[in-house]
Amino acid sequence: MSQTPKQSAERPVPTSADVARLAGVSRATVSYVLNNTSAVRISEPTRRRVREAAEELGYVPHAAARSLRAGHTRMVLLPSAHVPVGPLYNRFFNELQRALRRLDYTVVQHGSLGLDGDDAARAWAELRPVAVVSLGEVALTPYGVDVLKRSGAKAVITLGPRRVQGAHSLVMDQSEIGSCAVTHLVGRGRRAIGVVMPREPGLELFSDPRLEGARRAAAAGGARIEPLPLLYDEESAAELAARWRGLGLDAVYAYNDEYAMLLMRALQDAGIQVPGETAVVGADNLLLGRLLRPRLSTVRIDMVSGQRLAELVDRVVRDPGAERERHGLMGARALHRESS
Amino acid sequence: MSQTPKQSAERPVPTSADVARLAGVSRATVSYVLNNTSAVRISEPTRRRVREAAEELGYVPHAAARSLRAGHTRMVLLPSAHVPVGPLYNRFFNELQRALRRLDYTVVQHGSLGLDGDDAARAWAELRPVAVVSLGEVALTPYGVDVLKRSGAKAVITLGPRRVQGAHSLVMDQSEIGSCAVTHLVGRGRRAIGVVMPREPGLELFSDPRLEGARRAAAAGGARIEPLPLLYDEESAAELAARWRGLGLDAVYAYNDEYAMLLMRALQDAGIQVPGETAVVGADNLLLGRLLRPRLSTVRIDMVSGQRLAELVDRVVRDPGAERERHGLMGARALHRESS
DNA sequence: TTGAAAGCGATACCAG
DNA sequence: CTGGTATCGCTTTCAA
Repeated sequence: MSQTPKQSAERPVPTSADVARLAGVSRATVSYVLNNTSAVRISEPTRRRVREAAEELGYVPHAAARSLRAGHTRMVLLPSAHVPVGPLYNRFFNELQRALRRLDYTVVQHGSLGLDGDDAARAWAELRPVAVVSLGEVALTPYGVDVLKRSGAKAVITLGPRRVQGAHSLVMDQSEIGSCAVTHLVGRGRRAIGVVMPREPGLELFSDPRLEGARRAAAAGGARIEPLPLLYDEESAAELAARWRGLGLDAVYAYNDEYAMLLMRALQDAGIQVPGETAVVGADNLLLGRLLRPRLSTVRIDMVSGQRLAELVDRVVRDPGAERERHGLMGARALHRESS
Repeated sequence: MSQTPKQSAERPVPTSADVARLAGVSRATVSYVLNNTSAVRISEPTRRRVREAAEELGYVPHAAARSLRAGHTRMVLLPSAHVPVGPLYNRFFNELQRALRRLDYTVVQHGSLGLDGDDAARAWAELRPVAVVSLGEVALTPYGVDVLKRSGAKAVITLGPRRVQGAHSLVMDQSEIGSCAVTHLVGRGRRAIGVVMPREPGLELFSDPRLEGARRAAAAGGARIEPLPLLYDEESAAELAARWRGLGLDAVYAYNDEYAMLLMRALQDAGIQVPGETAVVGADNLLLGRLLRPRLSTVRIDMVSGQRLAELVDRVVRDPGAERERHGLMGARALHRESS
């Protein structure tokens, strides 16, 4: 209790000046040595002394001071409101992270949970990131994009269902997924198709366009669409299954595989034959869907690779204004198994 | 092409000096107004002019400059190597993020994929976070903790299977989970118990202690433990199922529900009765496990609440050295369903 | 009530 | 080859 109560708390953080003092050189020399500045020759003994001093003090450069001086950062900011779910997303995210790191960027996710779009944009702008890659979890407005660009962001890239004015929008057309699922069902002779809409908040950004795509495909195929709100729990699924026959549907596209598995089980428990009476299709191509009987039909989603996105970020950072937006970075293909 | 090719690129980022100039006041006044400094009275008209000027220029304060001047940040850094999976983790993460934000911290995840523990610690230290909460994805060494503390971090908190010297370690005793699962199986008369060990990299931090807990429980109950490496794919599961009878096991604890579901299906496909011939237990209490037949028995894990962890972070930041490490922030309970 | 100025830590120019 | 020194943007005394 009386040993070193504040000592460690008060111990000042070592700066390059401390390193310089300990090594008996100037701060400039410290900077040259630690940054391997090639424009300047420093004698080997001096280099060693500096490095040893830095090591001894546990010196770590101060990123804020450095970027203040440099006038820019190498930070790529990825806003994250929710932790996204799904193996697809995870793989993509990890790829992106790794690729950006290889390009010598510092990848930082900013927890923006509970911030509205413009507040969030301002919070990000304070960090002066060189690029912002928004995965569509926080709705970025044209105003928000402007704030970021004015704060020095060279690249503002959105990856989501909608274009955002001013940003490099990589439109991931979610409607393609719904369209794909329903086209598949129509092709197998179904004409009255339910579309599960998760009632959990935060998923509308994905589920709305998927529904819209389903509608489009249904219209083209002469089928009827019925939106079906559903919570991700057994009670909600059982309740829906109980009134299933009254709905007069012969198929259902269930947003994704998890909802599809939930609903399929509930339907089976209610005595409804799958796929005989009702066909079921999910999306995401989860391994677990193959474990059910019947095996779950699904829509496989091909996401843009993290590597490619990282390269785009780098290109835009180096030459903003060179590239304009792209589309169709997401593909979707129905996989027929047994449930449809 | 010839419109404004570099103009926007070169357009300088507005600073508080620009705001001051536009509003016709000094930079000090701008600072007072925008930070609502209560120690100083500024006339209402001046305040308005300053705010309008800031708005017009799209001024956003420079976090680096501010923290450089202040000598500290309000940044809580959460290292993230992999995006963690599982609803439990997600909920916890979101809770933590939200609670920290309410306490006025800036939550930042640092993508540390592919950095070794000490390099990672140095990279984090450059950002001068006031606290680091490591969820055990990156192995933090005592040296790394020291680097962080010397760089001014008031709180270094690890949440993982092991204690880390120097840090506030919240030991989440993963072994409890394995122990719980095996005790359950032993209690139901099983004596030869397989333990699935995921072969995917990065999971050893969890799977090793779980195995160790399983061993402990087995020893206490007079049972035998057999580690079973498994990849998360159908081939690997089928291969394991094919040689199942040769292993002479009457039960298996399958790391978590996903591996359990995978293996259970493979066993059933190989004609092995579950739970008759072999009992199966997972962990995580996933909803999907309840959809299988037989319903999957599991271990429910009670994680520390994000709210509580956020409060701990805040306490340690305010008074480092006041609290020492805690244990047992994770509970585990077996849930018997039908597969065991 | 407002303004001038010092200084946070690192870097890069220019002199020595 | 090495050392002063001005500078980045912001906050905060201290004076006016």
